[in-house]
Amino acid sequence: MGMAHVKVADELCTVSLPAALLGERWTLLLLRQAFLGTRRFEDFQTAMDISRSVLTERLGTLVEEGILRREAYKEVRTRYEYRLTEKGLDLYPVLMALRKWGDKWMSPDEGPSFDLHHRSCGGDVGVHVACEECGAELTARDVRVTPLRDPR
Amino acid sequence: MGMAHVKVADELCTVSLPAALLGERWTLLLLRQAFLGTRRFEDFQTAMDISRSVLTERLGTLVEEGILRREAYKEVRTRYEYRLTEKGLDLYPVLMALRKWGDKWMSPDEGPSFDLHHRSCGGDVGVHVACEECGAELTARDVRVTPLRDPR
DNA sequence: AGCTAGGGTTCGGAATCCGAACTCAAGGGG
DNA sequence: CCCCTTGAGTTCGGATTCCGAACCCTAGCT
Repeated sequence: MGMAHVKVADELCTVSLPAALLGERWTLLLLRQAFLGTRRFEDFQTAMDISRSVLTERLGTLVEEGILRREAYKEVRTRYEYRLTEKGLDLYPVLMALRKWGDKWMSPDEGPSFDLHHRSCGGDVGVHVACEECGAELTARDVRVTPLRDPR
Repeated sequence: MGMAHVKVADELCTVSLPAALLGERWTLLLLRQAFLGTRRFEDFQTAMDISRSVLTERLGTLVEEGILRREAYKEVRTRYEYRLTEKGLDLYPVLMALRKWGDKWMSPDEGPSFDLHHRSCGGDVGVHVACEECGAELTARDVRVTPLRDPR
């Protein structure tokens, strides 16, 4: 149990730790599904067509990591829900960035299967990497990387 | 060969396709390494401590997917480089979003191992999900999801 | 009493992953 | 000329992980 290939990330970098977690089969899909509103074991299982044992395991690590929270609803006949915690909701930019990229580079011919719009004004949803200081949009080339420690 | 668990993604959604690709062991790590400037087989191998056979395979699918391009440099004694294509460079927001999240939620005690700054003005790098229309910063709750087709 | 629903667990076989050793081609040094 | 090293992979047997299908348990329903 626990995050599967932590070893992968023992070079303490703030990309590699999440990457070890999210770069596990099913995890990203599971999160997407959670953001779409899925909450119950059975619903995840049928929506993603994942094997039940692996689903149990993935939900488990996500709960351990504090990204999902498992809570009972319906006290009378206990049933459980897996809901995104604040930590989990904070992954929204990751999923949106992924979607933007998918729209541009891997879009099936029929186009995306969902439209996303700002609830209050109807505008498109954008994801931007920008300088907090001057506001310029940044690409990898515009960014200087300064190692702070030996990165492994 | 080919993208490993495409089956996972056959519900044509622009998150699930990239998620199937990037949610494969090592792939995110490999991309992070590529953005840090690693280009050669040996360097990836020692930097990530990945098994050579799996590295061969991952580099292969990434090339197939057009995210990396394999090209010879040094014609005299042929050696190869794997470099990010435009499609690959476009994944920058995904990695940055991941890093932001890692900084906030999984940062090791010593803090991140790199600093990133806007090359020209020194400002911090930000990642934002915002409405293209009104500019408001958006969370999952502010976004309406409209299914366009049956999503599976 | 028997049936169904929700949420898992168990299990054997299939697919992946891992580390270590091996390959092959081309310089370089002596 | 012969041996050593480098870069970039392959190959292979054993260890992990994944998968599908079947099974389990509890409560309510009829």
